[in-house]
Amino acid sequence: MVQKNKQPPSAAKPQAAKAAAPAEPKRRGRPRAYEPDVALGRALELFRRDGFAATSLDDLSAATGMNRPSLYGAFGDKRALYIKSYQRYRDEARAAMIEIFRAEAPLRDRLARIYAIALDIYLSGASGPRGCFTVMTAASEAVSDPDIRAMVLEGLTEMDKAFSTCFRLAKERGELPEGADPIALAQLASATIHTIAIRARAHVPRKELEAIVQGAIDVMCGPK
Amino acid sequence: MVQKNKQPPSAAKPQAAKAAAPAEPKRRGRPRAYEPDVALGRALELFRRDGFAATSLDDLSAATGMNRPSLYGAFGDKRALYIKSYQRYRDEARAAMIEIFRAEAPLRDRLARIYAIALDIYLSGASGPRGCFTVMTAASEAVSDPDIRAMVLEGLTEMDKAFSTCFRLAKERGELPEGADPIALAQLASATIHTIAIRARAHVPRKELEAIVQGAIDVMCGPK
DNA sequence: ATTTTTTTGTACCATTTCGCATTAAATTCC
DNA sequence: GGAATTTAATGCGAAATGGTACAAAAAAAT
Repeated sequence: MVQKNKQPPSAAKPQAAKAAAPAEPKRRGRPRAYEPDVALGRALELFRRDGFAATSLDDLSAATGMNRPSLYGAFGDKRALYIKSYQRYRDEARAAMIEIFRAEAPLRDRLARIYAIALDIYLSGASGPRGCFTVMTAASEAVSDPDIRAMVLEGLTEMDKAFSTCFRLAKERGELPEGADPIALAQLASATIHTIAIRARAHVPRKELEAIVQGAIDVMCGPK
Repeated sequence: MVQKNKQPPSAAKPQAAKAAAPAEPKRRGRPRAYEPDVALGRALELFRRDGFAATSLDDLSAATGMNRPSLYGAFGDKRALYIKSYQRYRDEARAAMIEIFRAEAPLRDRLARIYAIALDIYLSGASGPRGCFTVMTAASEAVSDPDIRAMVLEGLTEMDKAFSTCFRLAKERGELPEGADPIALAQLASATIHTIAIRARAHVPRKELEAIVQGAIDVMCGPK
């Protein structure tokens, strides 16, 4: 029961922790046989593919290389692990997009790049396209679980807001006509994200998804 | 173990069957204690709320008033029942919308009515909003189950097509500018359906969803 | 070397889950 | 009324599931 494929020791230090936690402060007992961050990544993969209910602790145990008690000790029960996975997913997604949202570039370019990244996220995955965690599994749990619901809502409005400032800026720069409504446009932009997430899950090929994105951009930005 | 709340005998004859199956042809053995159609409706409700994996046969048995062997005999195993439920959902959704898609009315009106119905479908439900079966649970199963995937794909393209002819007609009638692309617009219209399905599931109140719909209509149809 | 501390790994428990075998009931046909 | 037929109801059983107790293991501290 050991974590296979542990990352090469030098690479990808999970720069999450408190910035300056230099080396290990010499922990006391038996050393961990797993890297919490890679384990969480594996759990995320599973939850994302199969959803909460269809992912068993045995599956998680096998995927993370941790046995159940360790899993439990490190992350809490199944629901806690699910929530942590979702948090991780959102952090990663945000990290992948935030720079482009901030970048100084023409509206069309920025949108195109955002959607390209979204497609990368949704379509990759060893066992078929993975879709979007928020759309595919979290939204399902959201009906009955208030905590997850809050996270989903937060994620949705975060995306709306990012798009909204994007359009507002473009309008100020004269890239959009006077009558354009940044908020309505932002919600359409989010809707486009959602629709490609769903379609990706149904194995719609990337080419078609790109066509949808292009069409949406054209409508939102007006004629070239 | 009897089906409670059986529909009032006169009402709601499930006009599904082969058109002219008049009265019962006097079946031979012990009569059924359940109405297959209402049972399927109950199963649909459950699957829709909890998804495939989180819905147990015991839940289904309790909700339908059929015990497990009867359930099994009538619909086959859990997966078969799920698929039949999904089929039923799509039939109902199609039935609710098809007339409006066909109706002769200004584009804006037709869109508004379509979305109003969609909101009704997504927001109703005793235990919270129910969302869309396709988006919330079928799309999840679609990754790994080819049959369900085929149904999801069919549902998606069906909706795209309906919207597409809608926009094409409107364009021919001069309700849309020359440059309008009916297909791109249709995909945005579908995307709007998808986004409200997701947001409904996260308990976004109807007012907000209506605002999103209105904004989308305005962008798609151009300035009034 | 011994103790202390932390983690691992095995094994277990109670519950749930799916599916089916079997018996009892209700109805039609003869 | 009795045979045949169809369904209901009970309940079994094997497997899976979420969670945990407990002893062995591996490291630092003394």
